[in-house]
Amino acid sequence: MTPLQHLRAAVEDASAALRGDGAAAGGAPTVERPRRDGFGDYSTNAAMLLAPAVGRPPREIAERLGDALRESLGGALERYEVAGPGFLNLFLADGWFADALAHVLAAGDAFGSGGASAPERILVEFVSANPTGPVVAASGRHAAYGDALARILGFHGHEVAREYYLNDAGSQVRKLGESVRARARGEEVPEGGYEGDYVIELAREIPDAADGDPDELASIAVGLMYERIKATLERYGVTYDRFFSERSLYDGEPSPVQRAQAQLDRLGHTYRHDGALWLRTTTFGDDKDRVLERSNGEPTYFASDVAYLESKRDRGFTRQLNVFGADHHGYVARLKAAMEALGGDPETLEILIMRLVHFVEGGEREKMSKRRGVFTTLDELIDELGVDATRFFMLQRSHDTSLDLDLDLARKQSSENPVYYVQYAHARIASMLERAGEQVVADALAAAEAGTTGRREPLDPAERTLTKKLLAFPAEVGEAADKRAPHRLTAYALELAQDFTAFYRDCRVLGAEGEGVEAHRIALSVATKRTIARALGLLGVSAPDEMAREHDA
RNA sequence: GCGCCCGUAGCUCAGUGGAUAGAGCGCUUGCCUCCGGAGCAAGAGGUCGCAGGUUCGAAUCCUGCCGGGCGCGCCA
Repeated sequence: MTPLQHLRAAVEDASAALRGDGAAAGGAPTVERPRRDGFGDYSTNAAMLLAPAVGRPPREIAERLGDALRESLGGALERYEVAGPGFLNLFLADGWFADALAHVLAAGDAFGSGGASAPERILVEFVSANPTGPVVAASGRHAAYGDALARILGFHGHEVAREYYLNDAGSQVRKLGESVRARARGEEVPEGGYEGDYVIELAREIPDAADGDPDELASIAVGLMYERIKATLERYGVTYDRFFSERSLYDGEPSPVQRAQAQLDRLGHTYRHDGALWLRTTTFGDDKDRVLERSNGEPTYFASDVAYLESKRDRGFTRQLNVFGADHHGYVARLKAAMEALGGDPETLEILIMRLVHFVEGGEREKMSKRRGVFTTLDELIDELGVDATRFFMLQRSHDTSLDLDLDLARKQSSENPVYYVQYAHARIASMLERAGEQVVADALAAAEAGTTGRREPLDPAERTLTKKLLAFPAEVGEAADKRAPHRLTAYALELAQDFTAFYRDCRVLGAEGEGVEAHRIALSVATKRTIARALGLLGVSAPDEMAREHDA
């Protein structure tokens, strides 16, 4: 149990005792850091929730809760105050902070992990851009988001697999083949074809492309693009358990697509109309029914989407997360309907819509676009900003709000740039620990973990603030996981770095006066270093032990 | 027209029931004998789109309106 969980349990126990049985719960009380330091280290609204059931004024109840906590927490509770409409503000003793730090140190690398109350088998599908061109810069947001989300969910205690759905079938792929052949012949690409320069490169790379069969060329070109996409993403720190081939859904007899359709037939959710095969998605809340197979016998993309959905269920995933672009939000209703039609629970299919990325430079906003082959690739963006800055900036905002990426700021190698600010704090700690020496650090850690530093000096406010920020980490991970919100950890990393910087400013660490003070502060610094590294790691951002000392440009 | 998302400081955005609403950037003013100045501090700056409602308490929940984005093919 973490220190905060212990505190919460004490509040809940006191609450339950006051309420007696029978009375309604009125919701779980909060135990949170109040906005202002004057309101205590932690604050609870338990008394206000209890008031209706107990039938006494909230402030009176708060007093009684405070008394009860003084009993149960003993010396850990320095004092309490009743404030405002009935808040109970808890001021904790230095000993509580020392114990809390010991807990963080004892947890080691596992600190903050495993908080999932109901572990699930989750498949995260993300990026899944068509293999008809390079990964564009804007896809860097999808990649960073899906990857960070997968890391966070895994750390939180879920079993996570990650997939890229490779659209290697269908008319877009054929168009790529036709475009390659046209370029090989020195011609313009056909109407609606791909105009990017990479098509010319493909034409050069593929032998005898000028005389090739478009389908065959398409297949080869898609293979080459797939390699490039994979390489770009790997460079970005993004790997997959599987690139799931759409074409494979048509392999075999019966194929997965046929099997899914057969199941839908059997359940009575399909019908023929105007020669096409329809899925009655309106039964499950969609606006209109959707075609699975066109009247010409060709399957729609929806047909393979449904089969893919079913494949994920077959493979035992209890939850599917799909990261889609904003232009795909119209598919949410039909996919959820398909899920339900197949006999699944639509609640277990979550479609996370990523809003657009705009790149801002010199105050000008430019939406990168793939049209007419004029685009900036993710590779070019990484060349420009580096992996760390690119990922950090892409992860600063909630997925459902559009993102303005300030290229000028992201390029800066100074503390104005948040990613450097966080990394700098980490490097600074590393440098300090290096100076302290291995043995001193090891001794300090052992003493802090065992509670034997012998420190009697009162804690500095900055030490309390920093410790509380560390203690908040497990809950932050939980929020980031449950709300599919990696950006919370981006903010957390920045806040933690800020609190460390304030601590470093106010509290001398090495050579600090007073018995056990240096040891305690070294231990606190180590815990901070580990937590910064962990938070950044969950975002896919590196935590270097040293930053280049000189900066030019 | 219908559906989904968004509207919070000059800009970009956190914050989805708690107290006097936050951060980064930008702006203003300061700080280098000192564990990394690639740093630090202070300050100015907000009717939380508008109007009702629920609640002891609303940026947060409900309803309506206004503004913006996206989507509404037997396209991919």
